[in-house]
Amino acid sequence: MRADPFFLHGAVRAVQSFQPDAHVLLRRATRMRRSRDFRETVSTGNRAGRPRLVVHVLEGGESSDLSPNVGFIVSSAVGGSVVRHRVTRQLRHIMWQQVESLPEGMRVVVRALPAAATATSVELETDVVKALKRLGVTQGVTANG
RNA sequence: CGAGUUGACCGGGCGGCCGCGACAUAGCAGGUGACUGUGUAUGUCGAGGAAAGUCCGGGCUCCAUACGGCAGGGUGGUGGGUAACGCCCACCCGGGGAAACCCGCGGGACAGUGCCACAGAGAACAGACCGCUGCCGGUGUUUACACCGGUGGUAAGGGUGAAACGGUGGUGUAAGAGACCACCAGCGCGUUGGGUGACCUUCGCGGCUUGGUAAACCCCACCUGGAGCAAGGUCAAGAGGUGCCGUCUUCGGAUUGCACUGCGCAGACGUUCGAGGACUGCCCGUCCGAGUCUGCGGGUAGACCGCAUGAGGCCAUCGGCAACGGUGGUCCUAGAGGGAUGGUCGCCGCCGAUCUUCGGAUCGGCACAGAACCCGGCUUAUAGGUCGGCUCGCCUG
Repeated sequence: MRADPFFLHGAVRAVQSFQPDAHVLLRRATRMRRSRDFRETVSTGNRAGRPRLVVHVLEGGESSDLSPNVGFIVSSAVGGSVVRHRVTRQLRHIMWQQVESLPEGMRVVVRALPAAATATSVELETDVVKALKRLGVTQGVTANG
């Protein structure tokens, strides 16, 4: 019924052994931190809006390395501290699944709108996937298919 | 049982699956090795009672060892607890309540200064509007009495106010008044007894009486150095600058290495005739001292330690009214770094609505809120729930 985890892990290990330095690009390095990156991506990049969030995308600039950069903007208009943290965590988990299909050097900023406070993770994932697909970045495949 | 009052506690539970962070073991990769790294596996752990506000108090770190005076700031019944506190406990005093109990920003208003709206005649060495009353004059033909005017007296009565300069009764008087007397209240002085103390209490004497506001200035007593984990420490890297050695050279320079420094430019002041800094401000005093300050432009901010064993939790026992303390046993329970704790499914719990064959079913909801060096408090937010103490009332025995 369910997929064999040992088989999957074995396959991943086989792949990673051939590309030993590719995994460094994920996780922490993928997080956008500098305010300059946010400013450039939001002001000069392409944009796709949904009722609950806006996705900004900027193709790899001159100073970018190979890893895609992902940042989040959740302002106090969304809600209190607890609500903002929950929305950020939901978006972070969603983007972790999308990062592998992003082009190299791509910079993505997801800005949450106030309607995101009451949305479920499925709704947020649908919004992110549709926005990325409309921007022509990914093929639009959710994690669960 | 009901009404009230008060204290303590919980703050959804159990189990899958996909993810995230930390640690341990194993694996894998690198290394002679110590060890380092990790898209790996397994296991364990992973937000709160307020994590919040950042309002107090400490630990810890650096500044000089934190010392004197003034200023500034804080606290304010008494005794105790504590590392300390503005916190806690017990008691005292005042106020509220039938009671349990609750509330108090609870030193000083004869050291001084200021302020007290509106109303009212008068509001701080009070005040004469109405009223009461003596004397003089006039009118009602006279006495008596009444009225009018003038000139005095009077704070007992009316009215205003949050507050009107003790209360009741008498003596006294033209009318009155602590003017005088008795009792009461309050104040001051002495005194008896109790208490560590705040204070309570007994008796006597005195002058007859003195407003509120100190969260206005102020006075008194006591406390108080500053900055904060982005503290602070170690390591790595480091554009550039200066000096030296070597090499090349078109003699302008370029470049390798080593050492020192730790960005560049401009201006001001200064090196024993002492700039500037440290002790928050000023003074005194002491110490450091060759750079410091200002403006403009730029660069970097990586890793590790600090960092979770602590004034720690729980249980028992002893001391204490209690806060709390002593002794013994036992437990180890988050550690991120633009910052891990998210999602989903099942069952149960609670609440609401609808349907009901009264068995239940369906749908929706479950508060306030997210650790960031760590503790002790306070304050504020909080759906719902559990357990106890005490007071009053009713019923039963």
